[in-house]
Amino acid sequence: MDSRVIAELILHLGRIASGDGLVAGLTPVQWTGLRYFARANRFSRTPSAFAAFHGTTRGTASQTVKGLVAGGYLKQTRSETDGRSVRLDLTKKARALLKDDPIEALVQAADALPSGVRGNFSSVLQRLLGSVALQTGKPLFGTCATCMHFEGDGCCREGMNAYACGFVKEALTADELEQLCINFNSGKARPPRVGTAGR
Amino acid sequence: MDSRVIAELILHLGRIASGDGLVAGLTPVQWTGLRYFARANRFSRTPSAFAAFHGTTRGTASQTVKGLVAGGYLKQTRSETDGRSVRLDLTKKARALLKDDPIEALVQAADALPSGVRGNFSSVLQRLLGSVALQTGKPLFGTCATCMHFEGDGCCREGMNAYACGFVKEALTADELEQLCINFNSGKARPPRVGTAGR
DNA sequence: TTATTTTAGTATCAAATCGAAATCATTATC
DNA sequence: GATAATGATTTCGATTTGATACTAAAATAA
Repeated sequence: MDSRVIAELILHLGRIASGDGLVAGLTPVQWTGLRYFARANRFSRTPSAFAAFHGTTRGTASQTVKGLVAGGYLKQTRSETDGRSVRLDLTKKARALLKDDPIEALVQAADALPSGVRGNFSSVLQRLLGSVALQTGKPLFGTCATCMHFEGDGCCREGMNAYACGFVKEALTADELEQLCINFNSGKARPPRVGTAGR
Repeated sequence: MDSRVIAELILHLGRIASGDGLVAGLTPVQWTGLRYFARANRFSRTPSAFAAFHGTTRGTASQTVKGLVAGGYLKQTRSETDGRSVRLDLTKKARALLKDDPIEALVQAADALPSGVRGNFSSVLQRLLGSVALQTGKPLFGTCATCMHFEGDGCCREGMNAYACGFVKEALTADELEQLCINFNSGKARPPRVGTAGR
């Protein structure tokens, strides 16, 4: 019975923290998009990947992206290897705006936690997300740290970078290890991954 | 920087777990309403209280309630002490439907946690919610357990029940101690409470 | 090769949602 | 008693959403 309270608390906290209506002229969905494109790696900054992440349709995701591009928050670049694919990058304007993110109240609340508690809490959240994604068949985004495709012992071999992804078969920079990826594989059984464009 | 990840995780988890679009014919907002009226005490089962809880306007909340009443999930009863106020109670149909709540995946994920971890996690969630509510000036709902208005030493005095609320000045049943209340007061400074109808 | 299927992205349209504002009845306050 | 505040509801317009259809490009099959 306590589990139900936890589930409702998470939903409620998310709703309260995301702020109602427009903030700085952006809707809650647009804010979610901005945060996503700020944290996603170059393989994952596409309309389709955002749709998968956000649990919506490509059509809806396309509308959200359109609004952000029109507002000058995202810049579109066509992929050179795939004529269909489009990569989206945050503009300076967007990075500046993210300083006034409406979820700042929640960020500060989390920051006020003792660091040990914070780490623990974060782990549990990740675990819950993994369980829910597995159970509902939705794609799970994650970082290299716990990904099965990650190849890197930290030492440079001849002609190779220290880190690489075995799925897209490309070298990775240190920054990218921390970014969200649509090709994330935790090793647990999941429905086959779709949407690999952009690599 | 980890705090931001936590904040985004909470939002994302809430979004993924709440299921997309209609589930059993109800929209996500209607599900939220159903859960609210299932957990709120008799002083808090009004359209206004739901609006305060959900962080929306009374007009919008009224629409949500209207839909749930039309669907046979809520029953309206006019207050006897306040001619303006309306109390809403779940029907049997609604209680049966709650068994198929779309957030069930998240509930089960939380249930799979070790009980110690679960308790800890729940406490941190409550704390975060308290911080965010305080910081954004939004009302915080809570239960008697940590409420300043709660009066009860567990032993019956003459002519009185074991438990009572010092704010609405009424006796409370054991069940009600676990229910959400709009008059909750944690003791921390907050903007003055509005909306006391229904008592 | 050619044909078929799949995928990425977008546009369109109808339904639904939401918030702002106005309205009405009831209660509280001066 | 007059005025203000509250609870609930309705209406209206702007926005969002998902379903559908469509184009173009890539992958796959024959």
